[in-house]
Amino acid sequence: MPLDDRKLEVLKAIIEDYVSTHEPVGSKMLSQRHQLGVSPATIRNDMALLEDEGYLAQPHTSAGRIPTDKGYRLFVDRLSTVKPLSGAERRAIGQFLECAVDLDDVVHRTVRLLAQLTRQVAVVQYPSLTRSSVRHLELVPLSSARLLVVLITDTGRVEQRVVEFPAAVDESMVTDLRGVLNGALAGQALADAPTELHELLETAAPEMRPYLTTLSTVLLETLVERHEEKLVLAGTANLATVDFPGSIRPILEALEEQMVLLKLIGEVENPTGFQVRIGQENQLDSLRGTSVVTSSYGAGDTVYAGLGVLGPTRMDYPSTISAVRAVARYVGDLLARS
Amino acid sequence: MPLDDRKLEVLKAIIEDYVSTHEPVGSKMLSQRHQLGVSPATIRNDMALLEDEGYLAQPHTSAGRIPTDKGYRLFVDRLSTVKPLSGAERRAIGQFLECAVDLDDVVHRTVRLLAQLTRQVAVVQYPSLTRSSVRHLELVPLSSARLLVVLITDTGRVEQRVVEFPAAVDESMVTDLRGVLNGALAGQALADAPTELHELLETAAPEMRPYLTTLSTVLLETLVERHEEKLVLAGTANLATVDFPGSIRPILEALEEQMVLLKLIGEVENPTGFQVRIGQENQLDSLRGTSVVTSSYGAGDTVYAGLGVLGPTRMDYPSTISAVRAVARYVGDLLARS
DNA sequence: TTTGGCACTCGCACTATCCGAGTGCCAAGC
DNA sequence: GCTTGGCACTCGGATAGTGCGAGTGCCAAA
Repeated sequence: MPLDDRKLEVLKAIIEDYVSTHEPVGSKMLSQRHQLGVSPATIRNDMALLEDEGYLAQPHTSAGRIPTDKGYRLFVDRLSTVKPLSGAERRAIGQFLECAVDLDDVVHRTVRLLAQLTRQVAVVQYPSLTRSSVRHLELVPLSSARLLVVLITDTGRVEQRVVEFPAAVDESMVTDLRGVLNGALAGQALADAPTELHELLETAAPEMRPYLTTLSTVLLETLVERHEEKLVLAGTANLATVDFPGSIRPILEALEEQMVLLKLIGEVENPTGFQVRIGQENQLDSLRGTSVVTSSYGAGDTVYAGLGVLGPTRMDYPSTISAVRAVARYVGDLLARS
Repeated sequence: MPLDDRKLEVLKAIIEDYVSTHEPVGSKMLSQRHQLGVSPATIRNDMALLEDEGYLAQPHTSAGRIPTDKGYRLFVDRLSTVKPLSGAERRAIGQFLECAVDLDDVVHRTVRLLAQLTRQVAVVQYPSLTRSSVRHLELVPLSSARLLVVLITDTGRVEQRVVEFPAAVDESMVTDLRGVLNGALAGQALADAPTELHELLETAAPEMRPYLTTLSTVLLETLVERHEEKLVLAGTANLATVDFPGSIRPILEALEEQMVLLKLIGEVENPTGFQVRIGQENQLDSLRGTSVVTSSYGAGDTVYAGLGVLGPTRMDYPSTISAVRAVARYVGDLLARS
């Protein structure tokens, strides 16, 4: 049975009230605060029906209704209107991000900004290595048999690792290695690095082979696979707002797991570029009571990585979504320019 | 009036009981659980006196006593005996830290380890730049007028910044700049960098001057001053153990402030290398209900940086202190070897 | 100085009670 | 057939009263 317009209005009103008051909302309150044009009794009937359909729930008999995850989902998909940021907010975002001096700075500023705007926990992922390309690869001799490998990507990420060789490497060899490695990798996507390195190994001069083997192993294993993703967190204090369902411990624990966060942020396969996961929709048990709003960011068609916020299911979705999207757009543009 | 031995015993017993039960401890309980050789009545007299002296407090009449900050202070300074880690724990520390592959890894593993061992919030500071020395300075051309400056320290820290010049810089100039900069800085303490750079500026060939000026400004301002210190946090979920005094929000907020953490960790001026700050002894209001155990770490006489944990004032000081010290020693040794 | 005895205090847990917001249902009205 | 006012009912939360017991302070005797 399809819901008619008024019932949807009622659901919307209930969600808006509940989000702002954090208390179950009853029919009387509702008819007072919204111009629905019908009496409380009518609203009650609608509410009963919405409850039957699973959009609302009652904490206990004789209490008002609260939205269910399904209710929020409907709201987000069909009822909420985008709430554009105020001019002041837009300007604040711009100003705050403009003065970042390097990638670290950009990422840290972004995450703090997002936490502040949404008053929730914010996560920002560094531009993904797999989706970046190599700008330059530098070899710095640390001692006779040790090299520091520094990888610089087009998004400004700089990753480094120490490589130890069984024997000393002389200076001209280092220069040669630097040359061929950059020749093979510079400008290439990191995702193609394995193929490129493999080819390089086959075509390289024999005396370079052993070194190249070691180097490419390190490059592939550690830079690409292990350290691949990096992210930062901010606003955990916002979890401590008392009205959180249950203990915040499991949530804090989940947030300390790099992998969990990556999964959370990484799964933006939505063509619209942003995604909302509400309550039960989250895979992880400890996050079943929270909602996550994520977006990818990038320049043009290239996706650099993801960012998002996490909060109680009864968050202000319109504002949160527009904040997340606005920040994602800004930071994407910013990084594209550098 | 000096406290006699038995009164100190009583104080010690109270603290130990309170730390393990988290409940006010009364005279009867105390005489049952400890062999103090005197009756509850005697203990009561001692307790009354300890309260007069400010070492104990009563949450309310007819409740047991709990230690005050002053009581903990006395306990830490004079009553607690070092509780050495178990062999298993030592081995676990070693194994866990051994397999770190680079500085980032060491620091992250350390902070997680510390949080796990103490079940509290752990903070580890990266080896301080000001106390490190330059191993190598690399200049990587990004485009004709932009250079990436990469600074590598003896402790393995790698910091990078992009420098933009008003005009193109040709390759030989880059090589020259690299040469003179490394000549001046390599092996020098970063603390001496300002002087060295100043000298370099005066003696350098005139055509290099403008570039060197820009470069040294960037080096000094951003690498040394702004990004100077870096730290990581773990175990915030341990704050969510219900029995925390008041809300954990202000604590989480404080922990998000880089500066606060640096102050917390940086002030290890104690000759013994570790420091305990109990409750009110903390400068910051929001941390008045917590205790902080910090230690510096380093190799030999060189202090790299600090690390520590933060928890409720009623923490297990002996265990915490020995964990912090053990981890500090391990990580210092580990970094010295690399 | 220590100890047992004793009266006293007070927080906490438990129960009983009341209040009111909110519901569901029903019969009358548009 | 939907809407509405009326009405009885429900139940959680707040308030108040009560009893219990751990713990204290004081005192007089050992």
